[in-house]
Formats: sequence, structure tokens, C-alpha cells
Amino acid sequence: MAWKLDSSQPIYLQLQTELELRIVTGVYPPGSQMPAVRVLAQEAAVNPNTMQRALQELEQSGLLHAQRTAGRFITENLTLIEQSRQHLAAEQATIFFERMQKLGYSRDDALRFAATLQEEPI
Amino acid sequence: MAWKLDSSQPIYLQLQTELELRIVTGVYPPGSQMPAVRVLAQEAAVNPNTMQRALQELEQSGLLHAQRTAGRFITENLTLIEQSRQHLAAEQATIFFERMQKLGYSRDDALRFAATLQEEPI
Amino acid sequence: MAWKLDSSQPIYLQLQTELELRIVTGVYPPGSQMPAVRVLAQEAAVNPNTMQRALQELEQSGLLHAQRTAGRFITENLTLIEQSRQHLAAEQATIFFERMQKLGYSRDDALRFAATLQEEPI
Amino acid sequence: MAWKLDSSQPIYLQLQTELELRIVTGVYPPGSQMPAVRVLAQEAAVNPNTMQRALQELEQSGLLHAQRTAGRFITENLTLIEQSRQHLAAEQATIFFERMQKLGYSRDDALRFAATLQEEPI
DNA sequence: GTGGTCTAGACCACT
DNA sequence: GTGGTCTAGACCACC
Repeated sequence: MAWKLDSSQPIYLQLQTELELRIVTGVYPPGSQMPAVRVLAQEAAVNPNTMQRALQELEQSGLLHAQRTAGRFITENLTLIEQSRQHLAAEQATIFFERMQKLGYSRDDALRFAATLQEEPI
Repeated sequence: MAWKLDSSQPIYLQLQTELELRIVTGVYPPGSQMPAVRVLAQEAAVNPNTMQRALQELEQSGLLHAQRTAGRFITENLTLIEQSRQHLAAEQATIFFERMQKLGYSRDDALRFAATLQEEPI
Repeated sequence: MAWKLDSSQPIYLQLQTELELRIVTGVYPPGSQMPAVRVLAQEAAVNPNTMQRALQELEQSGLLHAQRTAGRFITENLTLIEQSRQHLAAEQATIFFERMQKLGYSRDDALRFAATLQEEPI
Repeated sequence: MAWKLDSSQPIYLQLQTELELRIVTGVYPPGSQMPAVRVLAQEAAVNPNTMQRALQELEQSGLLHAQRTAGRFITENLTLIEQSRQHLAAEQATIFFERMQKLGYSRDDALRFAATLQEEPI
């Protein structure tokens, strides 16, 4: 699985977003066990500590819970997962609005512009 | 001025987008002279050849035109600049739609979601 | 059974408190025989001499009495055990008051505060 | 200043509690600048990363805020500090109740017992 | 094997 | 100088 990381943001935040995305999209289904920290870290080619930090932050949001020796598990709370999905979506929308504002589009203008786009506009 | 470059894309494409953005937003106003290649290259901390390539691509699009000895100038054709602005905007909108699709939002859903966002949603 | 020891206090005092707690709470019932020193020492992962010292101190308080060859026995004097229970409780209350005083609570304030706590306050 | 650490709990949690205590009791007054991470770490004889972790957790609670290059500052929000004081007090009270319960005292019994204690009961 | 903690030491951006 | 991030590698408790 692809772990694309860049230097525009701290790695642990990017890992956090990617993990959240995978949970929200069902790559890691509700109630299932997460791969071990060390496995994920190797996949993403980062230090286990960095991956651990990303996982811990997700744990605070309740999306994950760790069982000392048994591993980490995804929450079965679908409401929480749906909230997370909306959180990620809000993030994307905000980025979009920010960048459009740089180009001189108000939020309304940006929405109107996007609404008139053809399927493959570039 | 900031030149943030990453390795996710060829450098010259990132330079091109940044230059386009500056022209479109009036940092480099219509009809004015562009800074010299060497200056721009130093600012962005890239090889002058790479900057040269980005500028040449912009010449092809008509946004810039070179005058043998006097340097490069931004076009005075405002229609062209407006087209470029819409091109950049379309790029952003496409990125937005792609990411929202990953999250399970259709184009309509994405627009509806964005429209309901408050000012400081994150 | 858990023997959690730290370095904040002499080991034998910690052993003494733990043994007292077990007698008071009936883990070692009145009149019954104590496990052998060596067994206790191994459980707690301490030197038998250290455990021996803790037991001797308890003998002085009357909670235990040794019978030449047969081993050590817990007292059947329930009044003595009850006194010991109150002694341990007083210790805890004192610690509580000390820490609350550090936080700016007088003894009365501390009691009033504790009385208003809900079941799962943290 | 004393930094007493034991192994009964993760160090960063103990540091967190100690820092909270110092803020709440005015050792570090509202609005003032905290000593630098490296200074605190040396004082407590721990790794700067461990101290940093403790500080970051306090930052999440709002008790501190970091200014990238200028240092960390204690909040001026007295309400927040008072909340923190009550939080620490609730922690102590809970520990007290737990230990008294081990000794066979209900919450009411524990309070009644503590209320009858003389000044120097041990 | 698992997650959790800690240390040592490095580099970065910012001022 | 400051805080922030990252890595490498160690040890622990638990089962």
C-alpha cells in the first residue's frame, strides 16, 4: 500500500491523516485489528516511534484503542468513524477554499466555479 | 518570497505553477518585466536551467514573451491571464473532487458538503 | 500476588505495610499460619533477611507471633487487627491531607471537596 | 527545586503532574514564561524529549502555549488554572478513596474516619 | 510476539 | 538561543 510522504508537513501528521483515511474508507474495518506498529512503520518507511506517535494521536480521538499485549483495534463506533470522515472532508474543503482565495475567488465564487466544471477539466 | 518545493512532482512543473500563480495574482503585473532568470533561480534555490525551462513553458502558453536582449515581459492580454487563472482554479477544484471521492463523496455531495461549512471548520 | 516496591522508602517498611494490609483485609486470616519467610521473600523478590525484618517488626506490634518450630501465626486478637486497620487508614488520610494542603485546601476544605466528588471523577 | 520521580508510573506522567502542581500553586505564575525544555529536563534529570512530552500534554489542556521561538508561557486564564487545581484535587481524593476501599471503608466511612483524625495521627 | 517508555543525539525553522 | 521533529536503539511488562 502506498505511503506518500513529503516534507511540507510533519511526518506524524501525514501518517495520522493517512491512517484516518484508511479507517474511514474501510481499508481497516471497524472492530478489526490494526497491523503492528513495527509493521506499519516499515511499510511507511518511517521510524516505529514516529508511527507510534501518529497512532497515539488517533487513539485520543477514540478511533483506535490499544490493548497492551494484544494489539490495536479500530473502534466499532460507526458514529465516530462517520465524524472522522466529515472531519477529513472539512479539511479538504478548507484547503480548497484557501487556495481558491489566493486565486481571487470568494467561497461562493469558488463553489460556483467548481459546480460548472466538466468531468475532465484539465 | 517563498518558493516551497517538494519531490512529489518535477521541479520545473512546480516552478511553472508558482510563476503562473504570481502572474495571475498580480505579483508580476501585466506588461511588466520579469526578474532575470538567474535572480529567480537563486530565489528558488534551483538550477538556472530548470527555471529557464519553466519560463519557456509559460512563453508557449503566451503568458510571457521574450524580447531578444531586453528580457522577458508579462503579457498585457488580460483575457489570457484570466484564462490562466481559471486553469489554476480548475486544477484546484479537480484535486478537491478527487480527494473527496476517496472519502466517498460524489461531486454533488462534495459541493453540498463544502457549501455547509462554517468559516473556521477545523 | 503483586508486590510492588519502589525506592522512595526502605524496602522493609514497604513489605511491612503490605503484610499489614494483607492481614487487615483477611488475605492472611486471623489465627492462620503465615507462609514461610523464604516463600514470601521469593514472591516479593527480596532477600529473605529483608522479609524477616519486616515480619519481626509485625511481631513486635503483636499482629504476628512465632512458635519456635511451627512457624508464624496471625493473631486471633481482632481488636488488635482493627487497630492496625485504623492505623493504615490514618496513614492514608494523612497523606491525603498533606497533598491537598499543597493544593491550597485546608483539612475542612479537603473533606468538603471529597464529599462532593462523583463516582468516577477522573 | 525537587523533582522526585519513581518507577510506579511513567516518568512523563509524573512530570506532567509536578508541572501542573507548580502552575496551580503559582511557582510558575499565570502569564509568565516557563523555563526552557532543556533547562527543565536537566533540573529533573530526564531526557529533554521526555520533558517535552510532558509539556506537550499540558499544552493540549490549554494550561501552556508554546511560541515557536520565544518559549513556552503559562496561560493567563485563571479559570483554567482553577479547573486544573480541582482536577489535581479530584485525583488525590480518588486515590484516597481507592486505598480506603481496600481497607474496607466505604466512601462515607472514609470521610467520617478522616474527619475524626487528630492533627498528627501517626 | 505486542504496545509503551525512555534516552541520546541529530537536524530544522525561526529570531 | 527557542521549540519541534525524527531516528536509532534500548528495555520493560504482559501473555
